[in-house]
Amino acid sequence: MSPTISCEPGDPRTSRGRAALSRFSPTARSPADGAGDAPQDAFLRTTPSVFGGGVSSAKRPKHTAGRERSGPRGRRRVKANDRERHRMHNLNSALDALRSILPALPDDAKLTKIETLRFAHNYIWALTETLRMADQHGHLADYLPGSPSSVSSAESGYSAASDDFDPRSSHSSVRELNCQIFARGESYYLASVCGEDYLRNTLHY
DNA sequence: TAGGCCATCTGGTCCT
DNA sequence: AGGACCAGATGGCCTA
Repeated sequence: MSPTISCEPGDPRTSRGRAALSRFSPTARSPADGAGDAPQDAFLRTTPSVFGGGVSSAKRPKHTAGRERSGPRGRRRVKANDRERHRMHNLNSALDALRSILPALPDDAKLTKIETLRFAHNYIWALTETLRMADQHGHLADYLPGSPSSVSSAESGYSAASDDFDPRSSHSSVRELNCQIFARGESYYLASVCGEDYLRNTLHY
């Protein structure tokens, strides 16, 4: 498993990608911070409904205006449109949920759909690599920041009292380990373990 | 103003 | 038959 998904150098959105890289500056952020910080503006702009309902005229596709909707076929189409809209809203909700747990600065612009998927892919890979490295050395504490200098405990929620936890002792499952990693501030932890260059090479999209 | 992103509609296909 | 899923088309909004 490796982060094979990334922007090509010729990606027309390179400038945006560069800007996105700044998201990984070592700044603590609670997983919940991203939730709701970027309202589904487009969703809120329009009201899901069938034609003749709440869809604003500005958003209503002109190429379908005046299409017959009264017959059985039309009613079926309207129903199918409604289901499709609902399906896409569910998909967007899932994407928002994914965005909310990815490390990013609270004031960052909302990740696009493709950015979210690419970032999530690379982020999972980075976390997996982190666990693998920790596992190789048999002690996760070796991979924790040597000193809290790079991360203040106030910022990260990093507690000196819990610094010496052993993932193999009381809570050794991968899930527990991940919880510990998240508790210590995702990007902080990864940056301190892998270095900024590592982060840039693995997490960017 | 061009290009990127997005929501929506639509018809086709597959599945239950 | 009806629902889920998909991809293409279209048009609005936003930004460089």
